[in-house]
Amino acid sequence: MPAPTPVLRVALPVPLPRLFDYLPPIGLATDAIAVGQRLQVPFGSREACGIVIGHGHAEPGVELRQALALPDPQPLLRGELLASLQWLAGYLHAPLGEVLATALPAALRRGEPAADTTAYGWVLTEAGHTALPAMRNGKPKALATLLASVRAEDWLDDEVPGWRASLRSLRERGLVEREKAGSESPFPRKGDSDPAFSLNDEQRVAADAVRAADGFAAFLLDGVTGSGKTEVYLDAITDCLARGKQALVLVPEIGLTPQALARFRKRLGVPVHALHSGLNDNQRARVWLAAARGQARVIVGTRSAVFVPLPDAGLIVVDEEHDGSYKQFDGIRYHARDVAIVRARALGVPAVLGSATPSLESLHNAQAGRYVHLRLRHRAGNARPPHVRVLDVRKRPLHAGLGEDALLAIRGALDAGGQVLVFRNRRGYAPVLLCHDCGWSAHCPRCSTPDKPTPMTVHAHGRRLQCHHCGHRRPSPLACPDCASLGLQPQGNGTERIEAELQARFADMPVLRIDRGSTGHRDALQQHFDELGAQPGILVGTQMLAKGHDLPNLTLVVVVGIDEGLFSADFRSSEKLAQLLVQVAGRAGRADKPGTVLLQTHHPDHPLLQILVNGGYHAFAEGELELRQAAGFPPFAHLALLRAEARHADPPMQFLHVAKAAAKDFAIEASGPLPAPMPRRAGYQRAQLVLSAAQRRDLHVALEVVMPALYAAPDARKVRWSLDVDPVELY
DNA sequence: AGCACGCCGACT
DNA sequence: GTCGGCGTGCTC
Repeated sequence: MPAPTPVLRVALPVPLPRLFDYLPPIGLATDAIAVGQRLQVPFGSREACGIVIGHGHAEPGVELRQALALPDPQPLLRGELLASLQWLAGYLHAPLGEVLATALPAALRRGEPAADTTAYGWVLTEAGHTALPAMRNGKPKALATLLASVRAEDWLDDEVPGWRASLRSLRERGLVEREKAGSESPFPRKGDSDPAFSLNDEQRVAADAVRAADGFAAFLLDGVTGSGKTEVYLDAITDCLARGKQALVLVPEIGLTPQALARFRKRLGVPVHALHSGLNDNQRARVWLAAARGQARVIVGTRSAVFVPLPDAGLIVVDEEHDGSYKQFDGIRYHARDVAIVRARALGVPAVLGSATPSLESLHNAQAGRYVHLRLRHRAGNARPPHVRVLDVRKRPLHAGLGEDALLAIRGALDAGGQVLVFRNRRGYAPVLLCHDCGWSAHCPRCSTPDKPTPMTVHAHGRRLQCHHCGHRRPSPLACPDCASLGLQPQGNGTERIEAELQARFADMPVLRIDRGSTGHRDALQQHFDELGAQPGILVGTQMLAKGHDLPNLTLVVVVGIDEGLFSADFRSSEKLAQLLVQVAGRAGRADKPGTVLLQTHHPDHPLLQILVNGGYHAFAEGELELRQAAGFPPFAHLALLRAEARHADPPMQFLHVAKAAAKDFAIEASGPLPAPMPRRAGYQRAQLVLSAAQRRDLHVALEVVMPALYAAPDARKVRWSLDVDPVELY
């Protein structure tokens, strides 16, 4: 009997639920290669970069191929992170290789070498100290003065624009030298640290609770807008750094502003590594690697930052934990807040989830005693809560969706020198283009079906039509395609039209529109705010305005067009709307100016509005949790959503019937398959099957059997399909 | 997911 | 006569 051939088990970034065995690269033994190392391998007719998951012996009957190269001397994924990712792959019922690929920064995923991340700083030499007093005033002297004590390059990048140019002359004269930071303690931001801030009583109680945590504990930091949750985070991070540990802070996509980073840097006095969509692949990889090497001590990032390695972990913070941007909607559909909790538990460190409007999941966890519930009930400083009023616009004339009362209030606020925010959750000029003579309206050719028309939104002041579901665009017709009438009228109001109306009415005031479409990205958004400054003016916009960016002079918030949100079918739509309204309202009157919030509606008696206005978010949440329990929805049930789509309607339905049949012997309920709420999108026919169980365990036991059956189903290749565990939306 | 192989329409 | 459409099959 020949000895069995030792092989490496490798996870590859392909949507296949299995590992692949390889012989080690030439000249290496399998046991010279560790679990978690990247491995370059031939795969079909191409090359791929995988992760070694284990060692084994060749299975009879499979042709083995030899791995090509081992890019790193050490494992890239190890310890807790590797274990958490393996757990996540099981939880999501997703292929391990895809989960690992999602966790790695793109450059490393592609197999590019792991770059050096040593931090360098600059400092005056002895000659520099001698020469400094005699130097001419100017940029080089200013820089030399700063370099009397060592300054990290990343600090200089942030604080001294163009420092490299000034440095050149100093360097040529031998006045400065480069210094390497020890890997254990990168340069502190000398002279920058600002620890002298004080917490109020509520903040102190919360901060002390987090400081007292020994090992894993989850905290729900439930604090009204303006109550100073960030102060509590900063206290916890400061304590974490003092213990020599790393801190990870997750923020929503929109929350990672240069201001927020500057605040963290100033207060913590150590380099803060940011991970956000504005970085290129190499920059992202460098931050990830710096974290893996223990060089990055504080990492602040958006969703995908939840996957940074934390060899010296001490704390994980999730700011605005209710925010929808933590859930990934394609590929590996993970929820960063939930992954953060899992990692904190595995790492044995505290997790702090903060929000003014906590998700019902987190409130439920707090009520069940799984999270420690920390409340901040008061706004910090003198700030008073806004005054909220419901404006009944039934039978009232509307101007681009704004009632006379709202317009009067806007005029009043502007005359008093304040700023006004008009919030409308719909961009574009108008939601629909309608023929006044025959009733024809414009629908998307790629998304609509006869029984489910999908209107195209009017943009560019009526000149263009656009589908918000698939992005399809075309010019507006000049005449009705059905009756040739010229009486085509935009119906309803989007932010564009409201902006136009306000510009016409308040011609003396700046009117700025903020939405996807007017505002390219984060920097453009900030420019808009800078442009306005503290002068009176009007901001019109969508969700993008709901958070971030202090507007201290904002005294009036007007919310229009919420009525469709009041009657949406999705089980989470009430929660989303309530959070949105409370977040938007929180923008008003932040300093010591009291703010006013006007909610304009045709349904002033709607229970959601009544309970929000009279009882606040927590009263709403309590009622909503009861409804969820009665209806058997999360957090009282556990859901998985199986979606399928194809060019024709039949294959997705057939495929989902296979799934339903495979699930029938388990303690779970399968509803559907049904055509998806948007049954045709971008030319694809879509259907879905909802799986639910009262116990999470039952759902996973079933999926353990259903998923292999689906991968094996002959129809699987005919449809594009995906499983979403803990879906955020069903419709 | 890629990528190759494999059989049917409009063009250098 | 070929370039190229996407169906289907495989990847240690």
